[in-house]
Parts: sequence; structure tokens; C-alpha cells
Amino acid sequence: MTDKMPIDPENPLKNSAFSLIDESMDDDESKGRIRLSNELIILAAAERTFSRSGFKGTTMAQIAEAAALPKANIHYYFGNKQNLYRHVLDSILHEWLTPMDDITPEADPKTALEAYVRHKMRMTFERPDASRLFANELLHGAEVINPLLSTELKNLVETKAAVLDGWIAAGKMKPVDSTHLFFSIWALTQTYADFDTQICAIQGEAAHTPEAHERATNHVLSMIFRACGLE
Amino acid sequence: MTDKMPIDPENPLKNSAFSLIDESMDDDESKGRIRLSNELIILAAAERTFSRSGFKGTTMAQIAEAAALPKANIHYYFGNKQNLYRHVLDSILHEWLTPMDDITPEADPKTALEAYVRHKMRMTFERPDASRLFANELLHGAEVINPLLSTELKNLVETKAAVLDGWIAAGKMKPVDSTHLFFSIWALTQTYADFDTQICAIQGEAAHTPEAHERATNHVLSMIFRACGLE
DNA sequence: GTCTATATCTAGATAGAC
DNA sequence: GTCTATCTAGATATAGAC
Repeated sequence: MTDKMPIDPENPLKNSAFSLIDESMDDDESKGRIRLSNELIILAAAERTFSRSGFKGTTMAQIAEAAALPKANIHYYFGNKQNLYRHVLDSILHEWLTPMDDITPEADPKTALEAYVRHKMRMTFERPDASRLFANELLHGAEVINPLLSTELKNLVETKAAVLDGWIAAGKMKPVDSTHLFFSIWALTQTYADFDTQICAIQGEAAHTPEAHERATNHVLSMIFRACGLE
Repeated sequence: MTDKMPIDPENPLKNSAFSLIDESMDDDESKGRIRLSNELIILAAAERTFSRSGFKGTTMAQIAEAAALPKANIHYYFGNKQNLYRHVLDSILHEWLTPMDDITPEADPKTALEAYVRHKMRMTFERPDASRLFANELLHGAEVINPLLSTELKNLVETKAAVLDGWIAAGKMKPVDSTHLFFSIWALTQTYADFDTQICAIQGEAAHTPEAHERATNHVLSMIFRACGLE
């Protein structure tokens, strides 16, 4: 399974079932070129800033500075802080909840799990801010995304856990608690973004080199494979 | 290894090497009974409130309400918000960084790791607010505790990783990346507190029953044992 | 030692000139 | 469509009565 193809943050599976935004005014045609470009700049700046300081900890002035735009423009484009936050979360959600697609009854367990874990690790290293923003939202009760978690995510996990149970029943892998295995995969992978501070404190700046990323990926893969008796 | 003995939040290993507080005015004798009692009430209220809403998201008024004391009293006892936060973090740190003591060269790998994992899982379920507060601090760059992480914690992990490497060299367990194994244990255990919202969304309120706690503990133990070839 | 009343400051939001 | 100047709400912190 390749580890090369980078993830394009600007193309998160349009028309996904997951969305926090009410009016689907996503048709880019109706927006001016400048507006569209500025919105993307603001969203990127907001993701970085919210990620570092949380919702309350972030000020509109900080976002404006990060976007190199006057503060009032942020309000002009997104109305208020809450609404901007929802848009940022929405742009992350698609990517976060979709890479499980590889896990199907017909797939080979080792190949499918490796693809999934590698996908999660790549997201962790390429978009750590997105991971931390999502983590922060969960950590504080997920007021905004809870509705989506208990419907879409719940269904998704139940479906995929059933696939794992099928593999186990067919003797293709060792018995594991399939639902908890997903919690474990999320925990093992996302910790490299969410608690990067701690990892850096222990390993130093070297934790950010490609070699360190590969070492981490191999470790996590090994954990999952051993858990499933796949090596 | 027993899973029964509860952790006493009011007795976190006095005289530990880890501390964020400058003046060691911890000698309880010099403080009035009322002051001491009120300080504990405030610290507990602050832990809950900071945990739910983060540092900026928490207001002194919320803490005062949770402590059932007038707002001005919080300032009277702790001076300002920052200082109160440091005290709360300090009271958590001891517990967080010490339960690795069981991991010594002489110990049996399976017994020692099981004790450590069970200890972490118990803390996760008994003091989820403390776990989330710590997670939040890391997530946002650990401005307050970074100094301690890159000294005390770094040393601790290096020492304990060497113990694991010794076990591996002695053929007592399968080769693993010992440093990353600690990251994995922390991630696997703390996820049940930090991302409880997500787990609840998937498993429902049943996630909070003793049976669910046991199921989670067994799953995590199994993950670690299989990773180390200990079952 | 306790708490009410208040000063001060910060940040979200907007009016209105350009 | 852009941005300066300003309003207002709400939070930290404290002065001073009890």
C-alpha cells in the first residue's frame, strides 16, 4: 500500500452525507473569485488558530492576523465566530470519517487494515491542526458535532465492526473486540498529532523528521497486526 | 493484579520531585482549617470546570458557582486564574507521572505491564476530568507543563524504555519499539476519558457501566500483551 | 476571613466612510 | 467589496464594608 499520495485539503469529497452547514451554498459559481479565495485563506487561518488555542481561546483578531486580513473582513465573510468555527469543523469532518471505505467484507484483512492505518497516519502528520481541532471538540463535549457522531459515525462503526466480526468468524484473523479496535486505531494514530507536544518533549525535534514518521507508522502497524494475529 | 483499590485524589504522593508551584507552602499546619477545606473545594471545582471548558473557556464565576462560594473568595485564596490553574495541574501531575514505578528490571514483564495498564485504566475511569485537563494542556502546547515534560518525563521514559529493552534482550518479550510502546499505552488508556464523548455516541450510556469498563480494560490489556508477545 | 459593589480591560460585533 | 473607528458585553480583578 503506497504511503506517497498526499491528501488534498481543498478537495474533501463533495456531496458527502456528513455536513454541519445548513444551507448548501457550496456552489462555487455563485461566488466571486476574490470571495472564494479569501474564504479559503480565512478557513485555513482559522483552522490553525482554533487548533492552537481552542474556540474560546481564539480571538477574531488572531485569525485576522493569521489570514493577513482586517478583522472586519472575517465578520463580513462568516458573520460570527460560531459560524466560522462550524465551517472549519465541517471541512475537516469529511476527511475524518471517510477513509474507512477500504474496509469491506471482500477485502483482505491485512491489506485493508494497513491501508486504513496508513491513511490515518498520513492525515495525522499532514494535517495535525485538523486532528487537534477535532480532538479539542471531542474533549469539550462535542456540542457542535455530537449530532453527527451519534448518527453517521455510530452507523459507520457498527457496519465496519460487523465486517471485522465476519473476518474473525471466517478465521481470517484472531478474535478481537472489533468496536474497541476502532477506538484503539484512532487513539494510536491521532496521538501523534494531538499529543505531539509530549512526544517532542521526549524525542526532541527529531520527532518531526520523515524517518520518525516512518518509525511511528511501523510501530502502530505492528501493534494492530499483532492485535489481529496478522503477522 | 487487583482492579479494586480506588485511587485517593487527596493523597498524591507528597514530596514528589514533580511540581509546578514555586513556594512549597504545602505545610498544612500553617493554614487554618477553613482555608484548607475551602482550597480543596475550590481545586476540585476548578478541575471539573477547567476540564469541561478549557482555560480560556472557564470563567471565575463558573468555578465559584461549582464551589458554592462567592467569586471574590477564589481570588482571595489563589490570587488569579493562572495561579489557580497551575495548582490544579500540579495536583494532577503527581498521579499522572508516577505509576510507572512497577516497571523495574527485576519485575516480570507481564505482571508489571498489567499492573501499569490497570493503574492507568483505573485513573481514566475514576478521574476522567483530570485526564481531560491534562490532555487539553498538551493539545494546546503545554505552555505550563512543558518544562516538566522535557526533563522529568523524558528521563522517566528513557529509564523505563531501557528496562523494556532489557527484557527484550533477555528474550522475556517480543521486540517492540519501547519508547513508542509508552506512547501507545497512554493513547489506548486515556482515550476512554479524553474522547469519552465519541465512545458514548457510539456505545450509548452503557459505556459508563462497570461491565463496559472491564470490557475496555480487557481489550487494552490484550492489545498490549499481543504487542509484546506475552499471551 | 468573607463578600458586595465596582473599576478596568478585552474581545466580539457593527456602522459608516471609502 | 474593503477597512477604520467605535460600541457593547462580559470577564478578571480589587477596594472596602462587614
